[in-house]
Amino acid sequence: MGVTAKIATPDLLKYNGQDCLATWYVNETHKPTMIADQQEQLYEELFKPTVITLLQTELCGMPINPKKVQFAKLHLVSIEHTCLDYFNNSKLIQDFHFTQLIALAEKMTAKAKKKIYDITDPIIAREVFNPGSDTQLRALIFDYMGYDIINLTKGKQASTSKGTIEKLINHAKTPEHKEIFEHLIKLADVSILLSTFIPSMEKAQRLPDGSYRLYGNFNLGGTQSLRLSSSDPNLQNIPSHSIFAQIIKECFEPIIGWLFFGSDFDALEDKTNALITKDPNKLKIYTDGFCGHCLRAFSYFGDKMNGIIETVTSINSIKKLYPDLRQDSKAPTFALTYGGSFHTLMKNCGFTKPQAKQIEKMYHQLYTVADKWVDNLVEQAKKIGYIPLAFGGRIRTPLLAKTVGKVKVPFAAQKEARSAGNAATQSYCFLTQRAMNEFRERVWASPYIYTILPAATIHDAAYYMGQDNADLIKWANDNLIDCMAWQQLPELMHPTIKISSGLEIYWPSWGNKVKIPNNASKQQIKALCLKAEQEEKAKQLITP
DNA sequence: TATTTCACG
DNA sequence: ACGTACGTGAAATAG
Repeated sequence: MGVTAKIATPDLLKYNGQDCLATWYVNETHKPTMIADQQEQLYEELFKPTVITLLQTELCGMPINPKKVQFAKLHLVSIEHTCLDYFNNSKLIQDFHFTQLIALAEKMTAKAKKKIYDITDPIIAREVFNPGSDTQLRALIFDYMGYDIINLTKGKQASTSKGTIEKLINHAKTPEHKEIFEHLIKLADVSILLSTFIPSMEKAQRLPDGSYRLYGNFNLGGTQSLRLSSSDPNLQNIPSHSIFAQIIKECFEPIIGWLFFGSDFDALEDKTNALITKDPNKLKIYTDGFCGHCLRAFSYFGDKMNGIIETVTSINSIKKLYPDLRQDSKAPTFALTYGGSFHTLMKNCGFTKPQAKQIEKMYHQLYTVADKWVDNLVEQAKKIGYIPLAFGGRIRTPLLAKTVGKVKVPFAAQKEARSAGNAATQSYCFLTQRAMNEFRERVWASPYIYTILPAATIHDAAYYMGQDNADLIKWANDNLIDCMAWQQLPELMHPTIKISSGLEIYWPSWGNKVKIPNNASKQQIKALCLKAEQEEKAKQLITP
């Protein structure tokens, strides 16, 4: 058992008139390791200030309107009821359920010593069809309805995920089957919201002024990649682009007299990856103005594109001329970025073997320099036992270290290499924490010390509450964007490629963005807000 | 407790 | 011969 020791004087923070203690502890037995691993600077200069920023963020919380939460809940519950009613009234489902009951009775009879169970037995009769049970869905879809298995789970069972059912819809044998699939998908959409997000939002706390906050935790140092995580509740996986994202985001509203705003980096991981690998085909997206998706779509599917040549204008015209091919390039790019192979493209993106092989080949042909950079990283890791991350962080690679000098790299070590290679890029998310620290110091030295408060951070984004005042927003815009533009890490320096971000005011809720340009004047900001206000009024006239 | 699903980046 | 996409957290179900 290690001795837990305080290694730094706790900082006393004033928050809402209360003294709050920010402390950090390190297990004494781990301290020599930290120093030997050269993690002290990261710890002292970044982790400690981040603890303070995160404490303030956790104390601030996210502004939420409980009436909107109940509105969303009612809407989702009504959809849930529609689906459950459909299943209750579906002869096919009830016939299936009857077969399940008989099977259960037989199973229980076989297990019992003497007793013979039948479906009227209370233990069996109380069972209902549960579309939330993947076991039941598996029996329904693949055994009873007779569909072919198209996806397997990690445990090699037939997958019943939403994505799988979406694929099956296209092969529905009867209109009734199609209806069942549609209701299963709809139910899957609302079930996560009703089981996880709505209950957590209902835990928002009422403050003395009558406004509400949702308080969660931001966890530092618990990930492989220097990213933060968030828990109890997780504030980093609030629906953002999924089907009911809008109605959930509308629950997050600024309180009276305040604004809710934030800033996210422009393509942070893409850009930092281009800079650290120095791959010309990644860099030229930013130096020459190529659209990355168009460029890759041309690489993969150029033979299907008439009249496209390798100029910026021509390549970028793919977005309009071949939108489907451009869309089709996205999923395989993700898979290949994370170290997937043509097998992955066949299994997860639905390509045929020749198609998948072609895309794999063209991807690696396009990004040879980035591939070499990763290879070199892995070779180094075999010797030194770690892969370096942003800000001097490290991810250990014990399995790779064991393979030094060996010709063959075991599968588990390859997996470790993929994870570590990915962490090298993901770790630049810590630029967000660095920026929030610097911004906090500027705020605390400004007249806005009590009127600009950090509310959340989601990997490449920082969110704040600030009093509703054009001077304040102009100050926040100028300073936050400046803090987020910091690019002093040697591997990120570049004459023309600059890390950038943009301020957004979420008004009247998180469900709507009012984009504020960098360096906007007070008049510009006021005009943009007025325009948003008028658009909102017009919207309310249409849908009262 | 292990597995599956699904939300985010 | 193996097995074939990275990192997180939460809830429900099965056994």
